Amino acid sequence: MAIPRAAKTQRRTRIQEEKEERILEAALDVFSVSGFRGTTIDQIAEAAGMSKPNLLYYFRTKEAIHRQLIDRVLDTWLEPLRAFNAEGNPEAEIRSYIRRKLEMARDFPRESRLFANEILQGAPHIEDELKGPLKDLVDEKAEVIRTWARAGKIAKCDPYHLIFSIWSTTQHYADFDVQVRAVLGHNLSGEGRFEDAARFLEKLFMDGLRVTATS
Amino acid sequence: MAIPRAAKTQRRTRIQEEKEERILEAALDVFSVSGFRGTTIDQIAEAAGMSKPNLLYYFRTKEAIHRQLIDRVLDTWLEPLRAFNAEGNPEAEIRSYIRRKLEMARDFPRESRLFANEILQGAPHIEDELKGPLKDLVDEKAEVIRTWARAGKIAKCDPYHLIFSIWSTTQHYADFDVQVRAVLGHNLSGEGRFEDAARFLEKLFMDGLRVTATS
DNA sequence: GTAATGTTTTACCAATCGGTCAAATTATCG
DNA sequence: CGATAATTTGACCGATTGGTAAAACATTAC
Repeated sequence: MAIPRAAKTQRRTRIQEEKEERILEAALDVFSVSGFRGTTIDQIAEAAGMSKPNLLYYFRTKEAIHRQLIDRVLDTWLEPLRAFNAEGNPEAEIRSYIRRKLEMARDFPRESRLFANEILQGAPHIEDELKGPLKDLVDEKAEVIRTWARAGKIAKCDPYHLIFSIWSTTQHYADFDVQVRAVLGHNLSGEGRFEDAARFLEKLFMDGLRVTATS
Repeated sequence: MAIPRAAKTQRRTRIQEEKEERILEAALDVFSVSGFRGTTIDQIAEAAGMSKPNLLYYFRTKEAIHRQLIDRVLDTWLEPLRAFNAEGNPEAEIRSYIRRKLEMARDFPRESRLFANEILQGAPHIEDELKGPLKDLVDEKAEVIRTWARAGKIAKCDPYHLIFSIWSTTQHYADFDVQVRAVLGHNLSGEGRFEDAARFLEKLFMDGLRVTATS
């Protein structure tokens, strides 16, 4: 008799690792579009090319799949902010943060939408992570920004709202992609939208942060 | 026998108007959190304080409720952009647009989230509206902004990405409210978040659009 | 080989889904 | 008042939901 669901100490089989990856990949497709409640196990199973009971052999519940996805995304999602370096050049750090966040929106739109869906629905699965690790990290980096401002290296501004506005403007190109495409149309301007966005956002934030005579 | 579902020429009864409003109100609560697929008729019915068959007496299908909500939101949502006046003072117009969008995020967060949910899911119900009326309106206002820039009244910038960034930064405070609250904590800074955001965003965009010697 | 384990399938379950129906109830109008 | 139309309810439908049981099948270890 099989000890069900990979309960053994080691994840031995190659097949197990492979199938789990395929399930997560398929689940990301579906969850990122339909949200948790709107997604069915059958949809995921079909997208992963296996039967529902077979899928449930690897993940006991829908929640289990979702949680693992969310955990992964939360981790990689904050990497750019973690890389934010207090010792570096302020303008360069912020500019590179914007660029990296925009690249993530371009390269991992499903992950961005999964996260957006979760927040939109009131973050029922990750409230603790938001109030804990996320808040702590933002608090830390906000203090860095405030220090830079006090030292006169960048203009004075609310560091929290600065971070919020970088998050929102960059993630917009992943989460609201359909709308962006619809508005830009499929003419030339739509294709290079990430390059255009990068140019625009870097200018916007750099102008806003540059120390001016009036500030 | 009743001619079902308000098929008569006139919406006569007060009770009808009243119940329909109560249903839409309840539906907005649920749809804005769970999205279309994630919402059940029973949830809406319970939130509206009536039985499911009773609710279905006023709206034949779940789609019908959703569509009416979406239509309403789409209309009111674009009002601030429509109010954008080509003859007005550029800086004042943009500043007031930001303020009004932020006020809408504060006063109508459910409407914002309903819209966000729809876009996140690929805008299956409103693709045409996005490519038609929305695109036309944005095209028109983008041209206004471009004219201002050419006349040297504001700095040169991509008007589409300017609009996107105003949309995203303001709506962020409605759509990602849970995250914003979690990060700010429930200390003083969290309560005045809309005022703080207004200050920050106005400064950000105004600095970025002011004509400088270097541009 | 064979025995033990790991994987997949078939059949199934109770609960919930969107929605219908006809009868019961209530409001409206003359 | 009575009649007619509007509203509400409870019982119900077939399809889909998340998930299970057990047996069939495949793989590995010895």
